[in-house]
Formats: sequence, C-alpha cells, structure tokens
Amino acid sequence: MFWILKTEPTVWSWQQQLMKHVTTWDDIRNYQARNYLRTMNIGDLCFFYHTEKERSIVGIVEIVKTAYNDPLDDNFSVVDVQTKISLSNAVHLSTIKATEELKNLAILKQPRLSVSPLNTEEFNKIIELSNTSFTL
DNA sequence: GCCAACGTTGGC
DNA sequence: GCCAACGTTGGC
Repeated sequence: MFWILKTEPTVWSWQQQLMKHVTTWDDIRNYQARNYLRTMNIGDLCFFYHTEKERSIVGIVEIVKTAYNDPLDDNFSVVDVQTKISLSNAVHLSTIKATEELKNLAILKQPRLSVSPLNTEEFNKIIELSNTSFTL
C-alpha cells in the first residue's frame, strides 16, 4: 500500500530524515491516523509531506517495522520508517490540486489528517509529477 | 450519550 | 499570524 505522512518541517524535516536513515514515526495523536498506521505493512511506501510554508511532497520512506505501542502513550502507535529517496522535484499542494487524477486524495478532503492512504495510480502520478525515476 | 466549549491543525 | 474546520473533552 501507499501512504502520505505529513510533518511540520520545523519539527521534523526531510533533511533530518535523510541523516537518520531509519526513524520511528511517532507523536501521532489522532485515532484515524493511528488506525491507518496499524494497517501498514513492511515494504509499504510513504510520501513525506512538508506542511506549513512548504506544502510539498519531498521524498519517500519505506515501512520497516509495523505498528507497535507508542512508549509515551499506550493508546497510540508508532511505526519505523527507512529513508528511500528524495524526489527530484518537490510536488507542491497547488500542483496536486490542479491535477485531475489526484482530486480524490484524502489530503485534499481532510487537510488535518496526518496519515492517509493513496492508491497505485495516485502514487505513480505523483512520481511522474516529481520527475523522479523510480519504478515499483 | 449529547453537545458546548475548547484545543489543534494546517492552508492561506 | 489568522482563523476555519475539525477532533476531543467533560459536564450534564
């Protein structure tokens, strides 16, 4: 499956992710987002989206450990992700909005949901828009 | 179990 | 930095 993970670049940025390689995706405190985390499988790919001023998809990470209890709060879960690649060109929210094939993205309908799924076609479309050579 | 009040998120 | 939209909390 494919996902979009949102992060505030002032809190956790792609630059930091690139340096750490494998990280725990934590601090999810929303039940819908948590439930999506719990359905993730090893090998699932996630776009890394910067909120705030950037509002762009900038990279891809891969799920390397499925959901386990958040050590800070048993009601929530975390997953481990591994840095995969940087996109050649970031894909801005305005581009996503302007693309017919992406009009059903959860990110547009529920702007506050920090973890959301997308299908293969949507994943490939975003890869295409980013001008990145990446094959599944 | 409803819903008003409150807190948070994220686009603009 | 503002504020609309939405999720959560807690009193009843």
